Amino acid sequence: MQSYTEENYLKIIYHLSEVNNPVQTNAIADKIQIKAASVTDMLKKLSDKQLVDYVKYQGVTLTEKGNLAAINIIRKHRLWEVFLVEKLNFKWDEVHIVAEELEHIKSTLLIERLDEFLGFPKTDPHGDPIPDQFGNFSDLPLVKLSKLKKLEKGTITGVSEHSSPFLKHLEKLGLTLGKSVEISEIIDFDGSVELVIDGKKINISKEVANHILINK
Amino acid sequence: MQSYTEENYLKIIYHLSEVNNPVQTNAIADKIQIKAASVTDMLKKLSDKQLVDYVKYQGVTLTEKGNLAAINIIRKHRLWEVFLVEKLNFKWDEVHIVAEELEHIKSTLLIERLDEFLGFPKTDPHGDPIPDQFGNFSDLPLVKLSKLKKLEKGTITGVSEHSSPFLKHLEKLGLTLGKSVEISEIIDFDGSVELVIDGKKINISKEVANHILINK
DNA sequence: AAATATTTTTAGATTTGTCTAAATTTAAAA
DNA sequence: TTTTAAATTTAGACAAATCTAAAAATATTT
Repeated sequence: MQSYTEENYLKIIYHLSEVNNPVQTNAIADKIQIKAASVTDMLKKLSDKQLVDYVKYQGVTLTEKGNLAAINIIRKHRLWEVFLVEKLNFKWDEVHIVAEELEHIKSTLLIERLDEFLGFPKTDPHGDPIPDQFGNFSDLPLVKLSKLKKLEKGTITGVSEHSSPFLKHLEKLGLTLGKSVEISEIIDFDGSVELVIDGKKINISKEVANHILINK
Repeated sequence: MQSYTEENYLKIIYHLSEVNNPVQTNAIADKIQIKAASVTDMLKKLSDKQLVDYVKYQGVTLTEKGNLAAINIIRKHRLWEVFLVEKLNFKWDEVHIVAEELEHIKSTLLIERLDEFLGFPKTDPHGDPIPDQFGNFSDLPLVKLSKLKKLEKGTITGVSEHSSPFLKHLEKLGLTLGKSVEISEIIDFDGSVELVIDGKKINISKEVANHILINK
């Protein structure tokens, strides 16, 4: 069993390794606002517990065991987010901090019952996929457009923001359900995305890209 | 703000002081399976934070501030218990351990929304009263079943022992919350009680009668 | 009231997760 | 390729919450 802190490290490593693998010490330190020296200490500990493969000066990767542990925490986090939004009427921007705490509650029975109570949701309020109890993500994971990398393609299958100004904006740009898109450029400066749709190049802000769900 | 551990101490002191006031160091040590020396250390700390009044060798009492903090944790614990039983179909003897963790989740918004979601319940699944957000308990006159006299009637509205063996025993006997009972006989020899429930006569030990709370 | 037992506290150590400052390794620039 | 910069690790320290062993205070018994 892992401590609260260890669980947090595993989760962070999981997320960071989606962008960069292996994950660097400083990346972790930045993410959780901690000194790099402290991260090194913890990486050694996680390595001893066979939760990560750690090579000095090179970085870390999750082991199979560590990966499963991380996915389990993410599962809990996302289920709690659904609960907060669907049942307790939290707004999508209010749920994260609370779910950050709830994800560490240990009971397996609790989380399976919660899953059932919520009707086995496949995605959280932000469109991120919820893995099942064995750590499998459903075959058609919805990914935020903002999570795609350069030259990746996909189909618009949903939105995670339903306000009328937002939807009107999408319509004007031609970004409607079922349309195929390809990322042509990601602008570092402001995180905005240039994409090809219907043979034309358009540019959308990071904010907008954040609320468009893609089926890769 | 208090740490997870401090919150636990406050809660324990609150419960113990209902039986004995001030609360002795060893009583706390026994309750949370810790050495007395460690309790002493924590009492000093809580005293520094003005959460308890602590007199060396004499014991502790909660200050107004400490009392409020303790009641708040108890409120959270009991609301979560209601959630687990009513929404997630937990049995009343399964909820305690999980609620013990959930009670430390910090969001005020969360707990007020949960309260609302549950319909502002007045008691938890064991019949214990749930204080409101200002720390006020609604007053129900609860009497121990063992204090009733022959031919007196009442409704089971709570228990003062929450261990799973005890609760399972009650369930087996049909002694669940809301049931009406009438004392048909009190046996002098061992203090056991014969009572009528659902039209049948059953006999329970003094011990058991001591932990059943009745609303006359 | 003295002797004994119990309870509580003190003193010093340990573990977890963090820190700072200095040393080392790797990467980038001149 | 040497020098400089950036990233990472080591070494030693600290706070929180616990421990053990011994000392001190309080309670009980004879």
